[in-house]
Amino acid sequence: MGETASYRSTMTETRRQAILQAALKSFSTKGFTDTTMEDIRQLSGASTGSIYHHFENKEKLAFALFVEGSNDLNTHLFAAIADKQPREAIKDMVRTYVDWFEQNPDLGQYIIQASSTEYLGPKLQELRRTSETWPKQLLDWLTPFIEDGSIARLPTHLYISLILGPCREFVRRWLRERIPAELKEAREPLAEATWLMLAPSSYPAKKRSAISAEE
Amino acid sequence: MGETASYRSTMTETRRQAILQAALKSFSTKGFTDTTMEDIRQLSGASTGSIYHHFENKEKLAFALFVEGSNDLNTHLFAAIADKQPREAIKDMVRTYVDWFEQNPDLGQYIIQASSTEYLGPKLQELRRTSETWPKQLLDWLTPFIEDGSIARLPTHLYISLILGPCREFVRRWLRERIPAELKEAREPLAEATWLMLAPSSYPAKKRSAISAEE
Amino acid sequence: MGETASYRSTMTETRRQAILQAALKSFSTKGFTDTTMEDIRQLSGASTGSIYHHFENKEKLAFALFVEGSNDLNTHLFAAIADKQPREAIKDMVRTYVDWFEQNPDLGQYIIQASSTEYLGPKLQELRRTSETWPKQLLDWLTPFIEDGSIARLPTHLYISLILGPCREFVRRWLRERIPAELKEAREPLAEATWLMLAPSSYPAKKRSAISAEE
Amino acid sequence: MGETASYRSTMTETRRQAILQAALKSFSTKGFTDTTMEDIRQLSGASTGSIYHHFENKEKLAFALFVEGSNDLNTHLFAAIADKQPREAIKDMVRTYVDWFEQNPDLGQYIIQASSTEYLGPKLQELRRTSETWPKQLLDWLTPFIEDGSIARLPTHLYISLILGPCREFVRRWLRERIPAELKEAREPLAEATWLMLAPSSYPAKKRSAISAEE
DNA sequence: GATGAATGAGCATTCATTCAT
DNA sequence: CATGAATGAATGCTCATTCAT
Repeated sequence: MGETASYRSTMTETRRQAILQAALKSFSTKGFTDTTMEDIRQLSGASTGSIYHHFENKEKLAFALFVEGSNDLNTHLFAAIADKQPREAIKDMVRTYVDWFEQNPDLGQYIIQASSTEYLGPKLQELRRTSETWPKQLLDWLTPFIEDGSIARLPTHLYISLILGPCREFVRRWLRERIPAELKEAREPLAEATWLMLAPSSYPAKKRSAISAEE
Repeated sequence: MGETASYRSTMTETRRQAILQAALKSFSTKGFTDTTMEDIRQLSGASTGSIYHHFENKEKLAFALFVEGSNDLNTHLFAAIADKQPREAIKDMVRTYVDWFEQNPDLGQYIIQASSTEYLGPKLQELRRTSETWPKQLLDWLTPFIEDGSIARLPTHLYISLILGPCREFVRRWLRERIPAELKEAREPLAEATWLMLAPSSYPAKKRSAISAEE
Repeated sequence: MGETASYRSTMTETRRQAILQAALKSFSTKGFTDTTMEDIRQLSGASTGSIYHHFENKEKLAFALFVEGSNDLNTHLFAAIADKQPREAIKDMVRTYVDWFEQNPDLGQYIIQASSTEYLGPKLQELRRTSETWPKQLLDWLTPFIEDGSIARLPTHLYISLILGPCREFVRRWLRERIPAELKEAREPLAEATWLMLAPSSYPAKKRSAISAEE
Repeated sequence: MGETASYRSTMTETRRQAILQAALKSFSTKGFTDTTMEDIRQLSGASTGSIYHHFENKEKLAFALFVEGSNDLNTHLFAAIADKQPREAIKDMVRTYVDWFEQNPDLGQYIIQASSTEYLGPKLQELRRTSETWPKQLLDWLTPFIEDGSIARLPTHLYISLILGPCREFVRRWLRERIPAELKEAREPLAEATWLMLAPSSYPAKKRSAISAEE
């Protein structure tokens, strides 16, 4: 029980990482509520006391993971659109989204789950809201392009659903089996298809600003 | 045990329904694990024993709700595409999806949550798999149209993500605030946008290989 | 659920018997505390209400069985010693004991269990005490023979243990497997051996009245 | 988990012992099923969690007691017959049996109860079977003496009932009141009487077939 | 920093019993 | 007499968290 205590200095950071890894593994599989500190204790090899030494409580631990994860994802996504024209920006965002989940499947699964779950405990809830400033940031990025007609004009609250809906859904399904080939195969078509929904050229240019189509 | 469900006294059926309603309310809000039988007891007005008289255990109760919900949704979705040409079929499916959630917000929220959660307990997990024969059914419906070129040819496992991704994402977000106007406003553009991803005309007509193009 | 209601008059008695049988089966197998009214309901085919119509409560039901059983056994045992000389009386008592359990294995198992268990609930406890007037009766029967020297003089509270100990122990073990042959084979030697402990001739006749043997 | 049972802090061992003592007290009085963890909690002064920290569950706790108890008893009994001639061996076994119960009345009562109860839960049941290798060991000890005629030849499955039946029955009764004097008084006569059933001299010397005689 | 014993509120579930129909 | 829905106290057990060593 416990390591053989030699490489001290790194030890601490090691422990902390081991705990985070263990927590992530379990959270992504069983979800926050169904993960017990005992699960984490066993997976990490740390003692109960040690876990609480590094993290105030279970929620803070989940919090740390969520912050780390969504910040990293968001950073990647924004980097993908920076200084690009809409078409390539959107397509790169989708590609990046998919790639990020391919490289961080556990963290990704955890984040997706955490953001789907309605009840996260006050702290996490608040954080989700925080981390969702990014929808706003995305809209800010979109606006000029909508104005100048290089992105179709649609109901405001629809953009995020259109941009992220397909890849979120795809990734969610992919995470179940995690077969690399399926992801490679889908990446480009997914980027292409997503852009189609935003491309102004997809919509008849006339008066009908795409809002209330015939029907 | 002999639930021929016809000569069941009204009181009984009433109780049972009250319990189901209460469970739904709580499950959709707090999720399965964080809902206690005590929550359900108080919301339903039934006694502990009565709940267990009607439902073997908490999981079976959740199960019953999930079955009822997803079957109903699936039925509606398939009715929406029956005997229609692709364009209207897909658009109607999206409209129906949105409408169903508008009319069944709690049930909808519960179902979305339940199908996102990786850990559902063996029973629910199995059911989710069962209820997901419907992806296959949807593919069966799509196939002839893909063959005759009236729906774009894309990687197989992408269709569901494209068709359901945007509306799922939209609905998930909508359920947070449930502002009717936002839903009305988004319904048509959403249907239209979704179709764009599947319409053959969206893709360069060339060798009909919009699949793995550098575009 | 339930019978087809035709042969009414007997019906009632039938039900009652079915309940008793079911209770016996379960009590003898799982013991009083671990038998639930639900067990009895299922084994008997009666409804909950019906069981309570016939028996005030679980304890009364167990009570009824215990009374019936131990009275019957005691009656047989006393009939076996009536008007006989000690040697044949004791041996016949042992034979009768064994025979009775052969013919009433479930009831026998239940009684043995009930009388071994320290905690029976106040009612049953009291009953056990009642039914144990019979040790006293047995002693009354023994006394004259001890006086006239046809049964060895031993500490009073030892007689019952000597007479019933071997056959009780044997029967207890036999009930586990219930192999008829083993019982047939053991019957006579058991009777014989038991008598040896009581026969005055077994003990050196002198002053040492067997009470404090050398040692 | 790693119970090397040597470098265990005294406090801990104290707690553990307190729990075992409390459990024993209650099990021997009310039986396994009717003892609640709350009973044990109050008697031991431990918290709920502490009990479960030391014992996986109620059954394991009962198990631990049963193992400890029957092993100790068996050890004493075998020590009593080692290297002795039949007559003194058997008599010493009986004396030891009685003595052990005098010194361990609670543990003894619990063991007697546990081994009489037909339903013990799978684990205990299995253990009872294990701990009953000892009947076999006893028979192994007996065999040579039966062969050389220093113990009477009787049906095999009868020996244990004859040797243990009287003292078991006596002890069972004695445990109800626990009056020391009665035990002292009975000890020797009991040992003597038991030997009578096994002594070859008790049986007509004829063809050495005391087995199925009309006597 | 690490360990693991201890805590106790909280939870799902059981079960004898009641009672309206 | 029979039925089975309803009741609610009781119970075994879980689990996040604390704290002495």
